[in-house]
Amino acid sequence: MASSLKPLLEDPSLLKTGHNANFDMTVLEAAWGLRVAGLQFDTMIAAHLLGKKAIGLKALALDLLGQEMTHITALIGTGAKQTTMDNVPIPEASAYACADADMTWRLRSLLKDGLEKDGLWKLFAEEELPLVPVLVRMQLNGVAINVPLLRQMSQELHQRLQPKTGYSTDAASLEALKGAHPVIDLILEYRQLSKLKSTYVDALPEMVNPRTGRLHTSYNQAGVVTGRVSSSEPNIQNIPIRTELGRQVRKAFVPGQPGWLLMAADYSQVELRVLAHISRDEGLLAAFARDEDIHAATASLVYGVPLSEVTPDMRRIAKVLNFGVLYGLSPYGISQQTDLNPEQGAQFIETYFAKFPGIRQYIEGAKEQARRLGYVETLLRRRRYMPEINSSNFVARQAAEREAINMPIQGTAAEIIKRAMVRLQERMDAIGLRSMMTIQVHDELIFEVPPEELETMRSLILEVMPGAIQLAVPLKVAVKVGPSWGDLE
DNA sequence: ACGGTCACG
DNA sequence: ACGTACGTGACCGTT
Repeated sequence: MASSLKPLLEDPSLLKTGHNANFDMTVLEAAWGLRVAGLQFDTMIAAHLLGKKAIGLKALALDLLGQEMTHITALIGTGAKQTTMDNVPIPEASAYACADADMTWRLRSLLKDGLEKDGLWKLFAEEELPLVPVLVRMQLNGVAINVPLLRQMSQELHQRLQPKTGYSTDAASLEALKGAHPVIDLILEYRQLSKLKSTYVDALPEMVNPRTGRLHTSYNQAGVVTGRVSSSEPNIQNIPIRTELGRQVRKAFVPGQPGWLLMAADYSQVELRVLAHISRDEGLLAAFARDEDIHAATASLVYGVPLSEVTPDMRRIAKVLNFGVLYGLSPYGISQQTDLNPEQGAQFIETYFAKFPGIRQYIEGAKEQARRLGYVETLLRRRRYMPEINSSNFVARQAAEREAINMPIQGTAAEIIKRAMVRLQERMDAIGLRSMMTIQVHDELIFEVPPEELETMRSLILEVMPGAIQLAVPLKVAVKVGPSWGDLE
């Protein structure tokens, strides 16, 4: 069967339509070495771009075609006695599979019209679809981990986690121990250690594929409302880094072959640069044009002191304000992140807006657009619908306002790295490099690189990533190299 | 199945 | 007076 399908599926002139083609392409290549070419439409990605909430095939068929489809559980059962598709009699399996193909094809024309009507066709065809085979390739590449190192860490953590306090950490225990000040830190430490142990140190080695000896994540291109890609099983985008123990976990992510190295490329302050572009705020534009430390530059303006006189405390507050802006800042939010009270937070916000008037205008504009059109959009016109923006419930309304402020920024940053990924993989293929793109973490890409390709990859990255999308400020990219993800310079 | 918690950008 | 920063996914204990 595979051999008769192979020439058809691998022929790029025979155009393919799929529903979550990423999954089928990944399975076909992993199981049969079959590399699907000519992907022309994906109904799951299309439905997601159109803002559909339920984007499964069955849900879409019902929603858009009024067709009730047989659910897979009708064939394979549920719970403990669930079986697998290969045990289903051919006539049943055949009818089920044909229904999937039929509905996908019927949805295609409907969704295509929808994309064209909303001005999303270009984004779909030129940005999202070309990313599919890139993500498939990254999933198949996988990442190598140092299993013995994680096993050793697990044993050490097991020792450290032996009940040194003698108390459990559930809510009742905390209540009973309230006031016993010194124990609080121990509880927090316990929680941190057990979190890292269960979620990473113990879980990751269990997920290594025995056939490849590597860890294969899944990237979801149709899950995040802002347009980001997410990662699951394992989530490769939340590997620890912020504590020393976290960095230890990162050191277990290594190249898969002796002599190879990991190369990491990250966009520096990409969301604030996007904000500078969208808002055209003069202060922000100028700071990035001069390539200044953006938080220090912000502190200098907000506190009215020269850059040279900005103290670490001033910079820390400015950093909170800058991040706050990206999230739709509130006096309470500022107070939670600093030792300021909400009144002082409000004062700082006022000063901030006075110094960055373009940012206030952007925020007001985003809320206004959401109210007027019912959606906001990114640079490449991806939409997020905001039904709650006119809610009479002000908590819901304010939440929608913060989402309206954040989405164009986060979403545009996602578009930048997605385009960079497609162009990088194209160039790597054209040159015939052995280097592999393996991990994406929102503003960062990780590559596995043989020593003789280090300089080629470095220049390729520094050419493609900063030039992915032209903004009113430069895009800055930092490249690091090292023997593990936790040990890069 | 769900909320609390906590890991990341 | 309300309940509060944006976007995710995994684990755990409780239901």
